[in-house]
Amino acid sequence: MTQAPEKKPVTLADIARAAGTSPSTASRAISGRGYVAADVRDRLLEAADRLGYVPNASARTLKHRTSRVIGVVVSDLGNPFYARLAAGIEQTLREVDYQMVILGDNSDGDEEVAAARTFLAMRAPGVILTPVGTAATRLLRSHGVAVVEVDRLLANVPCDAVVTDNEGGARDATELLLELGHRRIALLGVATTWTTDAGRLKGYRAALKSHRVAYDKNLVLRFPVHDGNAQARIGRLLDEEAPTAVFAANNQLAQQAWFALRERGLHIPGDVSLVAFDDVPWMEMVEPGITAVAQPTFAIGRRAAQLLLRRLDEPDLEPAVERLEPSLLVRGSTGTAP
Amino acid sequence: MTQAPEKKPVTLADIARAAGTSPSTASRAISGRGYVAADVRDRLLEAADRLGYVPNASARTLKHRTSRVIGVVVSDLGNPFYARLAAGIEQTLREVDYQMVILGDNSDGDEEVAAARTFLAMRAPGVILTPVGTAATRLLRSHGVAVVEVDRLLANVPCDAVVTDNEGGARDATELLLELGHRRIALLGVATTWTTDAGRLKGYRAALKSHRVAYDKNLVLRFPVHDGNAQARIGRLLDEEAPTAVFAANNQLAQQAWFALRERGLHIPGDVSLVAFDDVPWMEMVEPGITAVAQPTFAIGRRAAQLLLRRLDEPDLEPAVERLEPSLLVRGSTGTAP
DNA sequence: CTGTTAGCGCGTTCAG
DNA sequence: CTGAACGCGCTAACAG
Repeated sequence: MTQAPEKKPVTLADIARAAGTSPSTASRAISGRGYVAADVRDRLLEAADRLGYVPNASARTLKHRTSRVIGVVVSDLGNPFYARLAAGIEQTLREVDYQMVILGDNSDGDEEVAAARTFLAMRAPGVILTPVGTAATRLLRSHGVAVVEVDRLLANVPCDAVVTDNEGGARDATELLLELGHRRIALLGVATTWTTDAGRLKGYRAALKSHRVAYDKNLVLRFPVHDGNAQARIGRLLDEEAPTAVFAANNQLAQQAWFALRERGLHIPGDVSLVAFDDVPWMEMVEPGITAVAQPTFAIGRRAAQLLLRRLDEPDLEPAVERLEPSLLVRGSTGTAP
Repeated sequence: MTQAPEKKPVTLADIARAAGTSPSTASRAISGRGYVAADVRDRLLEAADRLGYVPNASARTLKHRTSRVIGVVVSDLGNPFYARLAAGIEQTLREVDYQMVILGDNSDGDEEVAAARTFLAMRAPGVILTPVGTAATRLLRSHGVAVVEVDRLLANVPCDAVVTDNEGGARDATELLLELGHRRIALLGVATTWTTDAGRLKGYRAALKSHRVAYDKNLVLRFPVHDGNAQARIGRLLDEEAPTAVFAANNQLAQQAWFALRERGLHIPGDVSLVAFDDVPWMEMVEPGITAVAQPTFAIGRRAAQLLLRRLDEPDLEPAVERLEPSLLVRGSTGTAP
């Protein structure tokens, strides 16, 4: 590593000296706030450019007592759902020159709180998170940090949120199956009290009820969060309960259900129909395509960032909960009941 | 938003006062560096806890003249390749309490440089990037910032790098096709001078040569970076050149090739074999599965972060270029030539 | 072992 | 329109 002149970073004082002014004038010229004679400004800007001046964000943050960093905490960046969410957030923030720092929490409440502390330390004015518990949001809010909860809504303190209409989406999906004549519809869900899972279950039950189909709890399986080993249990359900349709409440469970069906040589939709909540690329590519409740993931990210930015502008607005409508993409995996 | 007591953040001075010591003693107690009597320390820690003290990262950064933020710049977080890379980096950094700030650059050199400036402003000690040009790396290095280039290696200044063995991977893939009797093998690549694309093309040509098959430039298509509209051109190639196999040099081109094949009702591998560089989930799920050169994406991210951390420890090490071996996953999409 | 002093780089008074 | 002075919160030196 021969490079690295290690020359200590140039400061406002340096460029002030180079231009023969005081540091305060240099500050005004660079930040563009406050009066400064045109010719002096030009001289200063030229000097800054020539010396390769880069403002020190920490000094600014220290002075302003707030940074331009927005914290984002998701369960798992490797999951395409969270990745697209993050992509939407990042794009929106970058347009207005905010930076996104991402922390993962593995769906663990303690790690989520640790992430919140980190963002407090960074003096982030706002945080976007897919909540795992209520502690992190409460902590952040109690320090005056704006919070937007995404995907799920758990907060017991005032904060904004952007969520999908889980109940509506699940109802539509279940009704599609009911209208195709299915009566034994398995539900694969997650065992949490999160609004996502609760909403999807609720929608499922509502659809059954409106079609006067009894709720059979043997057809409902609930897994730990992000359970990578759900396939065996799903397989057992297929063997023992012989559902004619399966509704998987997230993309991971859908994938494992799909493998379980294939493993058994069960034909989709001939033997069993399959519907997924949350559309991901492979669902369009397999044969037959998987009918899915598509969430506008990228848009959710964008919207969350917008809500946060608005909140930073006007802290006293009423908390807003935006409920985005998912759309049911009917593909080949749903057919009439055998 | 009734919450937000807006009480100004508690500082070391506050907890020092609460415990009846001086700020420096408080500092030593909290940071754990320097002598401090056990009972005094306990008193201090208790006070910090009680008052909800959160250290101010900016003040520390200002003092230390370096932060615990590592910059990461990728082309597009929405692409699963970059997302998994980021996931690997984030996980590794979090273990040692560094934060990752991600910026996207849409494969644009100017945006990449802008990202670099942002990281300079944040006094990030290191940056990991999938380089688009040489300017950003040069700028960062000239300010003494450690840089690890990932996926591609463009730097003309000393820096570490983690790349896939593109040439070897492409050679293996092409040889598989040649051994299956294919002679008209189309190559879908990207029109850059990046080592990824150059390496893959080189591997393709090397394989052809070793099998004494002439290189036919009509079979080679090169697209703009992240071209979402490649499908039509691919379709035309299929129509006009009738290749018996297609080697797509990245996951996006593979996806578009796959759709183009399906659109024409061409059977895989009966009519045309397909191989992809970069394995993504759908390739295992479609029928037949797509033979792919799998990169250890997550591991590349981890390795890049490790290399960076090592460099921060020992700045004077020789620049290291790690070349990770991809593995060829043979699935159903490759068959004997018609 | 502890307190005092000083300064990291910037922006914001407040005089001039 | 400009500069001098101060302080944001923390920590490294240096006395004590």
